[in-house]
Amino acid sequence: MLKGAKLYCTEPRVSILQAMIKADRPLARNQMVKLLGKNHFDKVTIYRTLECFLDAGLVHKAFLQKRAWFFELAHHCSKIQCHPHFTCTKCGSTECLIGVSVPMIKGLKKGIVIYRQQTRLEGLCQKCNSVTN
Amino acid sequence: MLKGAKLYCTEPRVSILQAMIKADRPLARNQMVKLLGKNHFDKVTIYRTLECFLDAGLVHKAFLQKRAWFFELAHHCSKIQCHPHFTCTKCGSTECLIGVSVPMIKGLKKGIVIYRQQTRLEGLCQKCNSVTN
DNA sequence: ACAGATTTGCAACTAAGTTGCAAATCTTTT
DNA sequence: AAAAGATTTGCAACTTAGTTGCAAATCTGT
Repeated sequence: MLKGAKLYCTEPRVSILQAMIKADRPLARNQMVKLLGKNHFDKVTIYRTLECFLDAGLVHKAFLQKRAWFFELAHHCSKIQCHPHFTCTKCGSTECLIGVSVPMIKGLKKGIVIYRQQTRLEGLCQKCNSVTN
Repeated sequence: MLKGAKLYCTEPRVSILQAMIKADRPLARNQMVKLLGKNHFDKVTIYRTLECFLDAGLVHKAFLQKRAWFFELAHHCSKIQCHPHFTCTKCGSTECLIGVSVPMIKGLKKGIVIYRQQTRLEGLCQKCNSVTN
């Protein structure tokens, strides 16, 4: 993958990419650090790695939560629309809603060009909802 | 308005509310500071004021941009869905798309309860698009 | 105008992310 | 396999949004 994107194939990049593939959900830097365990890289390295993945199109910025960006592999995303993301307001977990279709918005003023549409949902996840009380 | 929400009616609160009414678009703290001009309040005061407006339902957190929250009056929002917001990637301006309907997402797994749906658009605004080159 | 409740502003702090730069690591070439 | 040149890493220091504790100031109802 790294070679395909013409990127230097270094230890941090390999490990970070593996972690993201394994997790298969949006991750913020501090979550990656946890997943990487003893493979400890400087935060600057992680940010720069993610940025070069971004430039290479391997990765997307999925959303911002508590002022931290969550990154995810770009493989489920079209150019104009990523899948929607659902966050549970109780437990804080976030799910990717893959396979749920979201119609593009229509009826905008003329002259505007849309590059990207993004949908976010908030509510209670299955788990938290069943424990509701 | 403040009295209606049973809030202490203080100078910062009145000024901030006025600024938001006048602007009638989502504002981040530093934009409010500009609008307030010589009416200078501590940033802590502004954040706390906005939070109490939030609790009172006068205001919404519209979106996060460059890691700063933008707040707007809640009067155009329904409980479950705020109007969509459009941000121009060139000039950075953001518009509220009021009157554009966004269907609620369907086809979710059972057991999930949705509290809120949010749509964000990115692209070129009328101005920037016509100058495109 | 007073007493009690609430809010304000300051200082100090947290956390995410960025920048500059020398040292370390990769890749390509020999 | 080793050297040369290009790229990446890690450290220290910084920026920015937002938060916390607390004493002083401001509001409200009486």
